[in-house]
Parts: sequence; structure tokens; C-alpha cells
Amino acid sequence: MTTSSTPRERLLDAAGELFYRDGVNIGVDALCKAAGVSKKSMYQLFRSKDELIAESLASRGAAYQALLQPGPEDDRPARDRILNVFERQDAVVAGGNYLGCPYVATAVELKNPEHPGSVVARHFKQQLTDFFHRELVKAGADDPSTLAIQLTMIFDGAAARAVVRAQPLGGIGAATAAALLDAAGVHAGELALH
Amino acid sequence: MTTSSTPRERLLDAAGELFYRDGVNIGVDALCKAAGVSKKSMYQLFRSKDELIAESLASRGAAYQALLQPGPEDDRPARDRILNVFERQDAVVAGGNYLGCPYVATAVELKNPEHPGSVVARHFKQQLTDFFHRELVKAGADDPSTLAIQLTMIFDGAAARAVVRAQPLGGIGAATAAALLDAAGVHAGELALH
DNA sequence: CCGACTGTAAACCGATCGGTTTCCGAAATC
DNA sequence: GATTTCGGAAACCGATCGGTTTACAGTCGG
Repeated sequence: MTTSSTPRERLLDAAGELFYRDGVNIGVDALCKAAGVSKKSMYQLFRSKDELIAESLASRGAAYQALLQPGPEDDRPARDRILNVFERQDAVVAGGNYLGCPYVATAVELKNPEHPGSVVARHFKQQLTDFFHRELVKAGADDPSTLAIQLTMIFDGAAARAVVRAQPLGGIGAATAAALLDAAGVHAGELALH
Repeated sequence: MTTSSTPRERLLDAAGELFYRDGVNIGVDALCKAAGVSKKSMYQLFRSKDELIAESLASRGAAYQALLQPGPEDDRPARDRILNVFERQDAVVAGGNYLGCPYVATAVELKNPEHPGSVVARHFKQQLTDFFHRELVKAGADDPSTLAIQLTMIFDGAAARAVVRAQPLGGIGAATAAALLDAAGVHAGELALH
């Protein structure tokens, strides 16, 4: 099915997709079959299934970030850049087959916060919070640290809602984020106060 | 281990605990062993493991509700009753061994929104939103429907954060809910405008 | 042409999966 | 006291689990 170049890439691709679609309990056999890689190769490329879980999560970090966060070429105001994350999330959910934020879903399934996959999830969730924080600082927010955490919570809350309801979000995430930003004084049309 | 009266109750208790602690992929053998019930009995009390998942979730609904939502004997203002949910969540997380909202976690693990367990999860998540909605109507909020959904999202976002970070929440949920309520005009010390 | 290396296919390991079945002791019914 | 019902213990089913091993095909540099 997957036909990238190296066995390692094929494995990481298949793992990223199947661990998300079927959960981390999917078998190594099915995984290797989907990747077109023998189990022997898998186990000399990765120490264990647990390590593959973590590495596949990490390998998707950049793509997932690019999917949700506006790049530096987007020169809209910080507030718009923040709200854009929720609009993108909305679009991903509306695109169908949404099964939650891969990082949160994996952490929830693994149960063990010390599992290498949980560590990676924690790291990449922090990156979203960091993005919010940078933008909030640009916007001159009073308490960017708290606000960044709150925005991340709204993001994950929206993701949870999408999973539980199995329906599009209808802009509720962006609306909630906007309300919170308004309450914090990060208003529309407001430029950073340099 | 569990020593309630009937095999059915023992099964539902053990299932509620083990499905939460270890995930829905825990084996039926381990489940029955923990409940002190034979598999034969289990399979004549429940059609399948999937049905047991759903029924165990549903059987814990009332207790979970009582754990998080203030009862009718609590005559504080609606705003306080709403914020109290987040304070209780905070306490549950701080109590340790928190693995997320059982309904969201189960829905995330099941992947399939038509699974009987997912249907139950959807139903009980709606009950929390309904609680918020009732209180918001009492408080005279302008748009109780939207606000109730937003509060539920904050709740689930806080739960996700607790799982991913594996740390206490430190009041961030209640603070976010309070900010949102303030922004919506549901202020502290404000009584319902009858 | 040879050996070293890479990678797949597949057998194999003990354990466990969801689910069914058999057996048998304890208790309740008549 | 005989019988029926309940329910636990455990064997059993084919399938799959994570992980290891053997065997073999292709592809290099020498």
C-alpha cells in the first residue's frame, strides 16, 4: 500500500496512520503488512513497538504543525493567526474521519505518562501552547502564559467534542477562543503595541 | 477482589474500573477474574464485551454525575454551581490516577461513534452540557446553549491537559470557565433576574 | 565470482484475545 | 430426598498478540 523509499519511512508512515485510525493496540503484524516491511526489519529499525509509537508520533510532528498553525509568511495580526488554528481544526474535523488530536488520543490510550509515546505527545502539545504564547506576546496580552494554556485547552476541548459527537464543530472552537481573547483584551483589529 | 452482591454488579464495577484504568482493550478473562465471575456467567448477563463496555459506562453515570455536579441542595448562585464542577474536576485530578474523562477516553479508544459505548458516552457528555445549560438559564445568560457547549469544551480540554501533562490542573479550568462566564455577562454575585 | 549486507517471507514462541462449552458443587425448589 | 437452577473453574476454539528466528532473494563492493 504505502510505497515511500526506505522501510523506515514506510513504517513510520503506516504507523502514524494506523495507530491513529485503529489505536495503539493494533498488531505489529498488521502494521508491517501495511508498510510492506518484514517484522525482522521493523525490530532492527526500532527497539520495540512502544518505540515505534513514539517515533511515528514524533515524525508526524512537523506535518501536523504545518497543518494547524499558520506559517511565518502569514502576516495577519496575532489574533487572527491564533484564531486560524481553530479554523483549521474545524476544517480537519469537517473533512471527516476525525478521531481526535493524535497526541491526546495516544496519551489517553497509553494510560502511562512515562511511556515514550506519552512523552512525545506532551512535547508536541507544548509546541501548540508555545505557538499561542508567541502570538499572545506579539499581541501584547497581559498574561500570555495563562492565556496560551487556556487556548490549548479550548483546542483539546473542541477535539474531544468532535470525537464524542462525531459531528463538525461549526466554528464553536474559534468562537470560544475569540471570546476568551476578547475578555483578555486581545481585540480584533488591534495591533501589537510596540 | 470486588465483593458486591450479584455477579452483574460485580462485573459492572470491575468493568467500570478496569476499562478506565487499562483501556477497553483489556481482556475479558482479566475482567471476569477481577470481578470473581466466570466467563460463562458474563456472557449470559451481557451479549458481548462491547455491550458490557456500554453498560458499565452507563451504570457509572449517576455516580460520576454526583461526583462532579453540585446537587440541588447546594443553593449557591448558578455561577458558583457551574464553577464548582471545575473545582471538583480539579480535585479529582489532584487525587491522582486521573486518566481523563471516562466517556471521552472510551469514545477516543473505541474510534467507532456507532459503538454502543460511544453512544453512551455521547449521552452522558450531553448531560453535563445540560447541567450547564440549566444553570445558565437560571443565571439569565444571553446564549445559554452556546455557553453550555463552551463550558463542556473547557471541561474536556482541562481533562485532556491533565492526561497529557500528568499533573494537577491548578485551577486553570475554573479560571477559564470564569473568564468565559464573565465575558458572557454571568458575573460573580449576580443573581438571576427574575 | 565471492562474501557481506539488506530486506522480505514465513515459521515459530508462549501468551492472550473474544467467545463457547463442559463439568461439577452449592443452593434453592418441589 | 430428588430435582432443578445458578454460577464458578477450566478446557477449548481459532485468531492474534509482541517478539525472535530461520531461510532465501537481491544487490552491492571487492
